[in-house]
Amino acid sequence: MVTIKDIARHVGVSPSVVSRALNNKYGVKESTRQMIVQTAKEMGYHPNAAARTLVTRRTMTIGVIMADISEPFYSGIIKGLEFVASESGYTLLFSNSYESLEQSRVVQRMIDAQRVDGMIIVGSNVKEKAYISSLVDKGTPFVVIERSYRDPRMNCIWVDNVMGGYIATKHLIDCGHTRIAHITGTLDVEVAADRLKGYRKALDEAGIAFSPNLVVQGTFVWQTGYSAMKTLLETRPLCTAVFVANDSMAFGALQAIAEAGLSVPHDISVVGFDDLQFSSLTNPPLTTVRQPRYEMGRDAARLLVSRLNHPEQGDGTKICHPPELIVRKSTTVCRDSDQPEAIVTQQRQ
Amino acid sequence: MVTIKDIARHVGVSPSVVSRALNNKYGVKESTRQMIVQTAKEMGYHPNAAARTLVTRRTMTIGVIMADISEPFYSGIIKGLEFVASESGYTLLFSNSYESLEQSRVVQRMIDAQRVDGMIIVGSNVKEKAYISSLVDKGTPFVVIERSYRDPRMNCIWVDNVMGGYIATKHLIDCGHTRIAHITGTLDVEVAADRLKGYRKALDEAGIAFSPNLVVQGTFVWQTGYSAMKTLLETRPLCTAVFVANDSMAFGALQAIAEAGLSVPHDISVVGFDDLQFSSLTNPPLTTVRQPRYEMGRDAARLLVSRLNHPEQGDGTKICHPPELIVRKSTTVCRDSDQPEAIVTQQRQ
DNA sequence: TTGAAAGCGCTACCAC
DNA sequence: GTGGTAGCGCTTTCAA
Repeated sequence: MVTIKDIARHVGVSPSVVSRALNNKYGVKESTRQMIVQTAKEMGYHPNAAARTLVTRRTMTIGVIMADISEPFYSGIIKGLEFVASESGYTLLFSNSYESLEQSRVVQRMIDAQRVDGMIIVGSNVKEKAYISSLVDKGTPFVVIERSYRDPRMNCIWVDNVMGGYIATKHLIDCGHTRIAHITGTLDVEVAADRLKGYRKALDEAGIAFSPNLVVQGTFVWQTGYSAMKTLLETRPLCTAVFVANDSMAFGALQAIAEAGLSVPHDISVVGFDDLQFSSLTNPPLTTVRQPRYEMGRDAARLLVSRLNHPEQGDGTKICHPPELIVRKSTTVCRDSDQPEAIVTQQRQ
Repeated sequence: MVTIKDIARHVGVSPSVVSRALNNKYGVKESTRQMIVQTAKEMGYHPNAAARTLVTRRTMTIGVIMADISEPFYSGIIKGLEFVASESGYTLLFSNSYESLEQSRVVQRMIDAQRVDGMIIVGSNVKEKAYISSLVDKGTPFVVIERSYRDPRMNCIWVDNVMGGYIATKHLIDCGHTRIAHITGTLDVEVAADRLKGYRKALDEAGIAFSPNLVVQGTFVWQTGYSAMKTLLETRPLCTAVFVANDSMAFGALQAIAEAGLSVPHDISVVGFDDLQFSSLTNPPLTTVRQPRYEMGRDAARLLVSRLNHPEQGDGTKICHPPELIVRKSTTVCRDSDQPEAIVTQQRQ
């Protein structure tokens, strides 16, 4: 292994000069710098990360925790994070949290062992709020994506979920629907609660009465979307449209509707939330609310990097991104919003 | 930050004793060990990873490169890797390769800077074979998943793709199909070539003539499955079944068939390959060939860890896993394998 | 069983 | 501009 000493000896200078030359610091004659850089290259020198970290106290690594890195939902966020990381010389250290317990263990180790300079936390559970608070207390620099904590010491980046729920529902209302159901996510998660709020807001504005039996709770996973839709299909009067709190559940809803022999969008319109890669491939392609995930990832990384490079700037940055409605083929105008008998017609087969 | 020295001072021993005590090495009186462990805990001591790495020359980190970590295909592999890593005290450092160029840069940095003890490479492109060879030359311990290199210095774990292609095709033949098309992957990738081999082998065995116009090349992505299927739908005589080299393309094929007004499986049976999470959710649920991905990830990590802990055991381990046919609803018996006129009927609408 | 000291590779300080 | 040197926190001889 080639070290800084080897180069120093080879060039005939001291190790300190080599260090400065290689790190582009002031105080090295241009000619010697070139000599050193050249020799380093020839000898195949590569700085040892551990040694450097030990003295600089910086790892140039950012820890990233999310529930499950292979969730397609995170794909865009990851790409945004990577873009900034590679741009600014940071390495990303990913860690799945799955259940909060695991999360604390793995992440804690990274922080405690000083393997990361800061953290990016994506969509934590409510339960982990205490954990996040402990990060604040320790002084670990971090950014939370998908949560909007009021705490002025936390940096948060999220999408306006109330607005998202609102535009999804508004779209259905604009299509003439009035019996609009909603399959929610886990309601003790802020995201789900906010989307429900948006749903209600749109209903209120349109003067449509909120009916509790048109709202069924799911847990953000396919299976619950499927079963929630089954429940809704048994509810009378039958809804003509449904806003589902995320695309995974919407896929399940689509399946349930198909199995009931009904057609989307003609019998029931469906709007999802997230715009997963697969959402344009369903049958029919899903109308949904897109979150600017790439941008969120990118901003989160930028915010953290900037915070890392300028600790004096402090924390408390809050960035709220607007969601965007993506209209595809799973929604259409309500054929018969005011003709009760039509409901019977819908149950063909 | 609490260091080993702080503990030493606190307990009244030397740093070396503390180190040995904390690392469970011989030569420390049990009572002092307990004292030390206890104090370390109380003081909130956590070993500094960089310092330790600097002297031990081990990072306890495994680098993992794959084309795109957010590809659902890798999900199972990642979980297998994680299981073993957490079991054996290793941290996983993920890195997307996307295009081979990026791969070399990021990974190279990890190795050069000695940030990882070894590497796990998932499904590299053919182009990167030279790169992998360079790893061998450098003496970097590594395991390749999804490739079966003959090189006796390489550890490889893969699934028997020839068999996979074979059982997929055989299943269709057993259903009575004889006009079986095949949408391939990128053919200069071993995986794709092998699946094609398996397809031909099954055909040969059944005495079905291979017809080149029933084979269309794709590149493993949705879009190419869609367009390849479009091509096949224009081919006469029309196929009654198609084996698609991976599920993503199969999703595209399903879409193309639906758009043509044909039904799966009644008009055309479809078999995929991979068994993605979404494959059971398509309409109809996709019959496919499953790879034991969790097991492959698990074995890869075990192999590498064992190699890291026992360098003397050497390299060259080859593990080939068998694939498994998962029969769902996208395949069925061929209604009319020998009635040409049926083909016309199929083109309703 | 314990302690002193060297040293991993690097940066940073201070003197020249 | 350059070099000597201390030291980051830890493990690991080697001697006591």
